[in-house]
Order: sequence, then structure tokens, then C-alpha cells
Amino acid sequence: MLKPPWKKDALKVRVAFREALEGWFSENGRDYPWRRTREPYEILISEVMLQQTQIATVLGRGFYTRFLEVFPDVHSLAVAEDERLLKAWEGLGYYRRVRMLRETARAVITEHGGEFPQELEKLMKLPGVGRYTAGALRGFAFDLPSAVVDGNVSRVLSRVMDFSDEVDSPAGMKQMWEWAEILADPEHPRIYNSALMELGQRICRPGVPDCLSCPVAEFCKTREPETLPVKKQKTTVTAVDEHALWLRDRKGRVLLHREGGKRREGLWKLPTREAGEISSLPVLDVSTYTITRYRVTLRAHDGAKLAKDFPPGPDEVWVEAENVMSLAMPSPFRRVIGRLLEES
DNA sequence: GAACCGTGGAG
DNA sequence: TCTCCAAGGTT
Repeated sequence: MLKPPWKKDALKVRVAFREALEGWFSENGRDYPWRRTREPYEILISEVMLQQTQIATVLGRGFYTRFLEVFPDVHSLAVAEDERLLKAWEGLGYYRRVRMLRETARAVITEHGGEFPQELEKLMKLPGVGRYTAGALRGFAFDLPSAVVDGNVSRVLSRVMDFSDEVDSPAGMKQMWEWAEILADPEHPRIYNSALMELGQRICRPGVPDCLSCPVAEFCKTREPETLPVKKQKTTVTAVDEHALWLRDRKGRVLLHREGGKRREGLWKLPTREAGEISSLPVLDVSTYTITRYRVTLRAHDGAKLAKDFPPGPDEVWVEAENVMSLAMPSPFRRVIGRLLEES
């Protein structure tokens, strides 16, 4: 599968590639908090936080440090209550991740005697830990041989190997992992994996990469890096309307809805209704947000004119105004509720 | 295999 | 305003 310059003297070329990459990293690698620890628990928290989330978001808003202060080890996380758990994750999105983190903490305790396993297969059985995160844990925490493929790595590899098929199809991912395994450095897993990912983040960027600064440019086969990687066409965005209710009782309490279901259980929002039920009520606030393939226009309607004995629906409860903002909410609702509370 | 799951920054 | 997409995983 390998082509020039990778075909001839394959082993020698691989070693040279690793050395160039690791040499660059040793001079230019950045200092992140999760690179200062070898605690698998702390590494895991960082990896899960960083899934589909930029480093600047995790670092800039203090999520990582704060989470570890609240939940410093698997034991504290294993017994975390929903409210505190979700509050520590509020603003990061993908709230199921933190729920699975708690499940993983419990599994480490009950199935592994409180210590993280080191085998890839056992790591991948932990909830929310897939092939990438398992490989990252092995490499970063234990410095054991491992390959990683994330968005950075697949971009780097697609360019280095001039791979113009879709990288995010099952076949494309299979190819990425194959190359990642071949190229991985069994002797310096931690440094090599860090270097490869940071190269993708800072040099081999999306769009137009900084090839003049690239330490492995001589190994790179593509002539058109800006055209790679090729990704599957995304589904079109659909516009939808969401009608929420802003309702306060005589004591000033606010009616909120606590979500059920597996994915969003425990997150608080304004009660929502079908358009026909409340769309004629005055609109207090209009905002838009995007969730998966929907662009949502969220209207908060004034429920003051509804019957006084308006019956709350299931999972809808009155919350003291001063407690509202301390609940964990999806960001769009948090913003709306914050605005409406200030106005009144 | 496709859909789903959040959010904020960059261009 | 709009699109892309970021240290992915689950269903």
C-alpha cells in the first residue's frame, strides 16, 4: 500500500519520519496540563473533554482544572450526583460524554480494582472509550505502544500519503488506522503521538497548511494539500422552530423542564410546546442555535396570560429564581433564561 | 452505514 | 450570516 517515498527502504523511511517529527516536537511542543500528568484518570478526562472540542475551549474556560478539582479521582467521580456532574460539564456539550465518564469510573473500580487497565481491548470496553481514546490512554498515560487517529492525524496522513478518498468513511478510517499503526513509534509512543497530533493542529492545518514550517515535508506525497482530506458530504441543514414558555408564579418562581431520556437526562430547559398551543402568545425573546442538522429558531413566549391554574406538564417544576442559573442547562436555553431573568 | 449528539472559534 | 470543524463514540 505504501508508495514512494514510502515504498523503498520502508523501515528506514519510517524511522526517519519519526525522528523528524519527534525532533520538531521536542523543540516546539506545547505545554498542556494533561501533558504534565501520567495519571490515567486525568489523561482520560482530558481526552474525553477534547473529543470534538477545541483545546482553546477546554483550557480557556477552565473546564479541565475545575473538573479535576471537583472530581479528583475515579472514586469521587463514581459517586457523583447528576446535578454536580452535569454542572461541571455545562457548556462543553455532548453531555452523554460525562455520563459515560462516570460509568467508566465505576467500571474501573468494580472490574479493575480501581486501577486503569493497560490493554487496548480492556480500555475499549470502558463506556465512551473508543479506539482513539484507548490508544491515547495507552500512549499518554502508560507510554505503551499505540496508534491514534483523530481529526488531526487523519488530515496529516491523508496528505502525507496523498489519500484522496473519503477519510471519514469506514473504508477511509480503516486505511487511516492501518497507516497509523505502521508509522507509530513503538519506542516513544507518548512523544510520537503528541507530535503527530500537534503537527496536525498547528502546521498541517485544515485548509491551507504551513508546509514551509513542516518538519516532515520531505515525506509528504501530496502536491495539493489544501484539497485534502476529502470528507463525506454533510447532510443539509433544516430550519425548525421551537416554542418555549416563560412562566412565573406569584412567588417569582420559574417553570422549568427537566429533560428525561438517555442522552439529555438531567439537563434543564424552558418548557416547550407545539407551535399551535402557544405561538399566538407574545414573544419575549428570539434566538437561533444549531443542533446536529437543525437550525433552530427559539422563541420564548410570555405565558403570563395563560390560565392561573395552568397545569405544568410532566417533568416540569417551579424553581426559585435565585436557583435557576445554578442548574445545568444547554447553552442556548441558558442564554435565553439569563436574559429573561435580567429583564424581569 | 447513517444519524445523532453541543458548542464556540475561525475564516 | 454561513460553513467548517475540533484530541469521537454510540446507536
